[in-house]
Amino acid sequence: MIAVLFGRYPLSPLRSGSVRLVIARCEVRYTGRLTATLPEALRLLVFKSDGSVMVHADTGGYKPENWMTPPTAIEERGDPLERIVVRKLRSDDRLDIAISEVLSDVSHALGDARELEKQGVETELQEALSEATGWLEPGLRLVRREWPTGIGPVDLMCRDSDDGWVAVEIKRMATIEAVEQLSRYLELLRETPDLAACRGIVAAQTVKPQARALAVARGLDCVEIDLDVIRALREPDLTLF
Amino acid sequence: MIAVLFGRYPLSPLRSGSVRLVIARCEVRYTGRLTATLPEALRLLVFKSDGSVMVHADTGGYKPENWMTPPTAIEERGDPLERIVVRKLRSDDRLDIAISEVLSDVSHALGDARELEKQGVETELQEALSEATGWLEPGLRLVRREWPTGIGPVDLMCRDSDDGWVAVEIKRMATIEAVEQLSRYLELLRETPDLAACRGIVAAQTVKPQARALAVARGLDCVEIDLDVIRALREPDLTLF
DNA sequence: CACTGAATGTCGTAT
DNA sequence: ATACGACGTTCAGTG
Repeated sequence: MIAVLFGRYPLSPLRSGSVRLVIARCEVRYTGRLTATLPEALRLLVFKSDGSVMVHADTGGYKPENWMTPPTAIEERGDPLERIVVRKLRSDDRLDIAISEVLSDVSHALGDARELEKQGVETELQEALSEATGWLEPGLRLVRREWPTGIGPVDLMCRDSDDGWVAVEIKRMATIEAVEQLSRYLELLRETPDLAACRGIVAAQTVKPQARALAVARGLDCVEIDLDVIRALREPDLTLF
Repeated sequence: MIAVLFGRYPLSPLRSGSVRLVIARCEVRYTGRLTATLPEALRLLVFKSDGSVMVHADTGGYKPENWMTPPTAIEERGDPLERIVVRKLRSDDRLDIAISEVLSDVSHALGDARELEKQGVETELQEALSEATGWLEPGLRLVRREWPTGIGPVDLMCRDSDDGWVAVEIKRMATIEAVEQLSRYLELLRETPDLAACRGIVAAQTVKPQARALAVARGLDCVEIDLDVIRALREPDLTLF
């Protein structure tokens, strides 16, 4: 492999732990899974040390107008900067940045950042419901969380007041996909004689209308759950009123 | 409404058409659909004039570690900067940025950027195919695009050379999910007597092997399409050779 | 405003 | 590598 050495920088222009911010008048073209062209304008270019490249306008929120995720190889040409080509390794994707004017070009060392900690809602929903299955249906009791099947675990496996089996799929928001997922599980579960009559319940904070329609067509029940109410059920010392 | 005026800036700190880039040692906390906390570290903060806020590390690619999409209200406190609170309007989402050190704080006017042009998205495939259904199968003719069903529209509804109905699902890349989607449509369509024998075709630029296998097992056809070839069909003055 | 489906989705994980 | 599910998905289009 021959090192790529155009312009001022070698293949990886950034030392570990830094970002490079370029304000430049440029035209950008992405070719790969599709072709996306940005006409010439002043834009913000962000180069991260992991090889990420982002092209941002001053609007458009969250999403870059164009970008490339790692791993990448970055070539630069010209001094002053005229052109940057970002290639995605092991792929034909590429980002061509034609630069006509550089207003600013600075790098900042950032160092290593410890990791982001997330406390999700979905897990909490499952934990809460597993201790309050009666809220889904009177008399429903938990047999096991994460009941294994050949194609993935059922969130909750329960038995109803008549001892009939009930599989529960939990989502924050239930879409058609949630109904499909539960349908697949049931299809498999019902091959087991004991579970031939297993019912299904989709439990979610919100159930999309089309998901509900499909669930009904498939003979599945839908239950909308209120996390606050369930939390209250779990903590009897906290009353709702 | 009382204007929010902490620190140096009023509610919307940026004039139209600019970005503000801050390199700062900070701790960030998002609360909303979940709670996500970033421990103190040097980070890049990007404020766009549309109200977007992004918190980036030097790694992690494409995605900000934390962010807020418009519409937002931004409060700043302290000089030097100590704290930034970003609130999402009409929502309880908020981003708290506690700043211990500012290494850089610059704004750049970017002006208005003309829009991004994309080629090769699914819509384009659908447009092209709708005028060249014969390419999918000899004699196939379009009856209607976006044929409505209770669970969403069928991309193309056609009739074949024997006047039999054919539902077509179009994807850029067909995965198992595309096959599932078409299966759902057919399940519903076939409840209508006239459509009881409706066939299905998955049309995509690329069809994943497992998607093809599932399609075959379900009695659906798969066709890989070449957008360039179809374009050529639509524009007879352009020949392929 | 709510709902739906596409996306260069991205990102992690299990197979 | 591929498939699959989750994501603070985001985003655009439509009723």
